[in-house]
Amino acid sequence: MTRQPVVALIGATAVGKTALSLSIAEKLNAEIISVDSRQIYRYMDVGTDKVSLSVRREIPHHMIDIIDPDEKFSVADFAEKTSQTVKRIYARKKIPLFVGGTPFYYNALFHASLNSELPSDEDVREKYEALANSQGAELLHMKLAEVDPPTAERLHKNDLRRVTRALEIWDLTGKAPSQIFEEGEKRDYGFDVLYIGLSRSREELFSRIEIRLEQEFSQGFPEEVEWLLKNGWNENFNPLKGLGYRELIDYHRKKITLDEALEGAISRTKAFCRRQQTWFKKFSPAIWFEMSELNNEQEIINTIKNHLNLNEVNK
RNA sequence: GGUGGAAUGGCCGAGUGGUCAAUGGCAACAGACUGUAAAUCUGUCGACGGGAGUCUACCAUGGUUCAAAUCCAUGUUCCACCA
Repeated sequence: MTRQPVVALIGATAVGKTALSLSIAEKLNAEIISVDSRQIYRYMDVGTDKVSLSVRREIPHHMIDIIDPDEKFSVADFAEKTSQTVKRIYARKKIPLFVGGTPFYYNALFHASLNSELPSDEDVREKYEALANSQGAELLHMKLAEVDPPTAERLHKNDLRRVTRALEIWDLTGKAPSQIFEEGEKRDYGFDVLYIGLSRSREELFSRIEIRLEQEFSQGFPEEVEWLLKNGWNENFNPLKGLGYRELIDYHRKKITLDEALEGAISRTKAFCRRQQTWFKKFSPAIWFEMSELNNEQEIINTIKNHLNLNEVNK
C-alpha cells in the first residue's frame, strides 16, 4: 500500500499554530483541516479561538462547526470524516494541511490506534456509571478484574471513564477488551505523516496562555457562554466542560467571580498544555521548530514541500 | 497608648506535648490514554541518599520536659477592637 504523504502542524496550545498555518496555507495553496476536539462544535467560537469566518472564506477550513454541542461525536467519527475530506481536497488538486492540538485525534488518524470494530452503547455505559455511583468505583474495577484482568491491571481504579468503557465493551461483545485490542483489526487510513512541531519555552507558552484568555474574557467569551446556557446547553454536555467554559458556567451561576473564572481557566489551560506536550513528545516522525526564532517559516515550508515531494518540480 | 488575636513548607491552610518532614487545597513537575480526550485518571513534591537512613525545619531567642509546631518568658511583625 502506498501511503499518502501529509503534513500536520502540531504544538501545545498558544504556541502559534494558527497564525503560521494561515501563512503557510496561502503560500502552498493548501486547505486547512482542523484537528481540534472543540472547534468541531458550533456556537463555541471565542473560547475555542476559531479562525474568523472572513479568513475561512479565503482559506478553506475543515472540521470546524460541524455539529451542535449536544451531539455525539467520537474520535472514530473524526478520523472517518477527516479521511473523506482529504480525498475531496486532493480531488480539487489542493493540499491538505492538518493543524491543531488534539493528540488523541492525530493518534487515531495517523497511527492506526483504533480498532475497526468496537461497539458503543449509551445505555450500557450509563448502566455501569450508575453502578459506580451507587456501589463505588472500586467495585466496578473489581468487576473488570474478573472479566479482563490485564485491562484492570492497566487501569487505575479511579479512572472511572476507562473502567466503565472497558466494561461496556465487554458487555457488548462478550470479549475482554484486552483481547480485542490485541487481535482485532485496526483502522488505518493510509497516511504517511510528517509532524511539524512548533515549540516554545514553558514560560513563554504560559504567558501567552494568560494573555490569550484575558483577551477572550474581555472580547465576548462570557457572553458566548451566557448565550449557550440560555439556549439549553450546559455542563452536562461534554464540550461545555472545556477550558474556560466550565468556569464561565460557574460564573453565570454566581458560584464564582469573573476573576476566579479567568484564573481557573488559565490554570486548567496550563495543565492541558503540559498534557499535550506529554503526547507530542512521542509523535514521530516529527521535526521541531523553535517559534521564538524568527523567520523559520521558509525552512518550515521547505520541509513540508520536501515531504510532499513538491520540491523538484520547479528546479 | 490599651486590650484581644495571629505568625506553619513556593502560596493558602489544618494541626495544640510523643504515632509530625507535618492533613488538605493550589502552584510546579513527571506520566497514563482504543469511539466523552479542552474529557478522565495517576505519581512526585524540605535537603542529601538507590535504599535503610541522616540532617535541617513550623517568626526569633531563651526556658520547661525523657520528648515541643504544640507549654512558658521575652522580643519582632501583622490583624482586630478600644482610646
